[in-house]
Amino acid sequence: MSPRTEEQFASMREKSKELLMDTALQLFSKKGFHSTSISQITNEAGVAKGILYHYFKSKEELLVAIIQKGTNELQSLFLEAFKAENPREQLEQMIRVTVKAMKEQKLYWQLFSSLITQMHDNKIIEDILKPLTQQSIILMEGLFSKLGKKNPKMEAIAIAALFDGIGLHYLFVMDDYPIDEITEFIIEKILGNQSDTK
Amino acid sequence: MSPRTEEQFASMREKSKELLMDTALQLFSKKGFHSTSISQITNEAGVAKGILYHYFKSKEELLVAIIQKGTNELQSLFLEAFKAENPREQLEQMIRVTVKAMKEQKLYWQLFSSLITQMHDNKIIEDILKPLTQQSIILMEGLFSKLGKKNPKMEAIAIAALFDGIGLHYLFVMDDYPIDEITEFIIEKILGNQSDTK
Amino acid sequence: MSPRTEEQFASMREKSKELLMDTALQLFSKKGFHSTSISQITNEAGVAKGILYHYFKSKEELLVAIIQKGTNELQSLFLEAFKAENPREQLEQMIRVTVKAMKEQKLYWQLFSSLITQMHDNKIIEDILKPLTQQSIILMEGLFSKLGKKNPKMEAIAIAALFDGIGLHYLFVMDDYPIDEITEFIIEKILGNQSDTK
Amino acid sequence: MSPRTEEQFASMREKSKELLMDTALQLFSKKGFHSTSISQITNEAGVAKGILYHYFKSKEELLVAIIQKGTNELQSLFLEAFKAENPREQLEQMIRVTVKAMKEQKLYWQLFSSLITQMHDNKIIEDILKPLTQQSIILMEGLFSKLGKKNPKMEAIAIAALFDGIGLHYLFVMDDYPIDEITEFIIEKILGNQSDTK
DNA sequence: AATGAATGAGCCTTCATTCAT
DNA sequence: AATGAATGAAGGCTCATTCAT
Repeated sequence: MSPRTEEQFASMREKSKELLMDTALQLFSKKGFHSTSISQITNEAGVAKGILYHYFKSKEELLVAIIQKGTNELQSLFLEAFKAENPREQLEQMIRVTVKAMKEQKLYWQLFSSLITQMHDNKIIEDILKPLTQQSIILMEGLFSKLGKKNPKMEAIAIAALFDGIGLHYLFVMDDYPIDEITEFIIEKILGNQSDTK
Repeated sequence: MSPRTEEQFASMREKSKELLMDTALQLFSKKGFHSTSISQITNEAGVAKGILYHYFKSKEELLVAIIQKGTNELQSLFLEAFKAENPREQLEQMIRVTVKAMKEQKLYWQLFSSLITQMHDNKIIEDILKPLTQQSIILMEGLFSKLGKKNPKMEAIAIAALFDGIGLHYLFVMDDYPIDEITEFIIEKILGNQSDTK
Repeated sequence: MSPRTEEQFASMREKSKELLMDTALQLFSKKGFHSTSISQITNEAGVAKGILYHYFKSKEELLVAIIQKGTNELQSLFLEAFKAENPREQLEQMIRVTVKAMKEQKLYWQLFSSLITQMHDNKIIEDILKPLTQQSIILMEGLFSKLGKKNPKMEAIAIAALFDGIGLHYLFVMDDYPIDEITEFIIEKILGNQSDTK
Repeated sequence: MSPRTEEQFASMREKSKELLMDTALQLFSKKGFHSTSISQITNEAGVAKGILYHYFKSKEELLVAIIQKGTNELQSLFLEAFKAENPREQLEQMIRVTVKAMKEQKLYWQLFSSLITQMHDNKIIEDILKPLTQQSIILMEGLFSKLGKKNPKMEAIAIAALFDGIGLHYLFVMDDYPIDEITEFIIEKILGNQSDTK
């Protein structure tokens, strides 16, 4: 019963905050941002309603915090891709990591997809979410360029679209989406046969 | 003095209904279904709030009516694709028509995308919107099969994902998306070179 | 196709008016005044909504018209009671006619009961409906007086309450109310045995 | 500074809930359920509109809560009647308690009367309110039987009707209803003279 | 930090009434 | 007289946010 140390407080604080963010992520991605109420989040998390406002200024700031956490987690996943030794493998890794992210971070991916299609013109989406795609296109363009592709930009744009489309179908449209099969199919098609480079 | 005829009433009804559906489509696709209020729709349309409920039982039925109109319009566009003479051209037409639809029916496409990512478990989405993708995959699978592709199903699933991804990027992510360039690039890639057929 | 005569118009007019009043009576007594909408009435009657306002200034005036028609019909029923030759038979007739009215004019009786318990302080109820009870008490008091009862006023008040209570139970509370049996029981009790007069 | 205790919250809740129920009872019984709006209730109670929905899921649930409170209060009143020693006195007490209830719980009695005449087919009315009358008839039938009446069931039905009628006239029809006088008159009539027992 | 009662703006919807034809 | 589209006030209800303790 000794007074708690600063760190303990900080850790409790961090724990409640995380709990709320996790709960909100689940609800937001399952039911949508607008259809999830603060009460639902705090009920589900087992805390009082008011406490949410100790950690987040508003429902929207909670969303922003979740988005930021999500992008961080996704980006750290993507760092793995660049441990690969050559452009071909880096590209393969980017694809594999993307698919891994869809499978392991379903909730974030679902949330982000719904936000992008619903909250155009929203500053946060504009500043955080949309650049993610742009960045990966630029990265891939560089890799395709190194691989000697004729039109690396189009290659990159196409692959980006392809995997965002796969994510859409996997997460929202088809129940038994053959995500692994399609991934291998595409990797083989793009990277398996080097003969179409010039 | 004499009462209006049946047809006069019918045309008034049709006009008002269209006006409301068009206005709602714009707002739904721009701001999202949940963030659009009935008042906004009727204000924008320049009519009294109550009139909406003469034409639609509820906000959700209004949405359904819009979805149905949208799918009809899209499907009649797709019929064009099958005037083509051979599988190769049919496939090309399917792609071109898809892109044409994205460009000419932006609002419907945006709305449908946002609904799919937001309203999982909703019956209408489940019954009307999701099957659209399934159908086009089956159609394309048949065509790829006729073209002698080794794995027509994967080809179809990939193309479907690719173009839904393109739609996503074109409509929501990038402001100057090179939609025509990417379309030609892909058509050339898939159909220009027949050498990979068996 | 000769132009309709004035009378024909008047009769059509009267017919539509009656139709609306009958339909409204049914709905008001079944679902209550507040829970019945103008649309329901005109739909049920098979006429256009606007037409109701040709005949009645407002929903409330429609109600008043129905009330007046109802009280007229009930009062003409009660005139029968006074064809009886002596006070004893007149009283018996009053009771029998009351019960007959409950059975044959269920709808009016139901409507009136609900209005009395719901629209206190409403002028129409105050002026038309409440006096009905008062009048019959005065009438019965006179008859009991002629019969030589010690306290004719209390006798009258009691009988009035008794039969309004019977109406309540018959129309609203019990499904197989033994209305005829209880009526005979009471008539026998009050009038069968003259020995308790003094 | 420290958060309120469980009990403090409970007492706040109880107080607010009672306030709302009391206010609603007054308005419902004066103006009727349908003619009373939530705003009126909360205005009258001096609280914000939204708070009502912390305590009651809907306007109808508020009504149910009031009905249940009312029936409880009425039934506890009726328990008094059975402290009497013999059937004759128990009957007298039942009558006196009924009249006492009408006078002291005017609002509940008015509300119940209006609900019975207005909300046929409503489950709550059907399950809670209608049985009240049935029960008291059965009770009285037993007592009349013990008193040796020839037709105890009819006696009971008649007394039940009589006092519901008296309630109707007292509460809704006549301004200076001689409720005490009529009560004594009836008690004397039914119970004062034992000579008609067998 | 924690609680949950309280607020009030705003939502979807209904409906009596009006009106042009 | 007849039609039904249009109006707009008001109703029930939800919910992000605040606040006293």
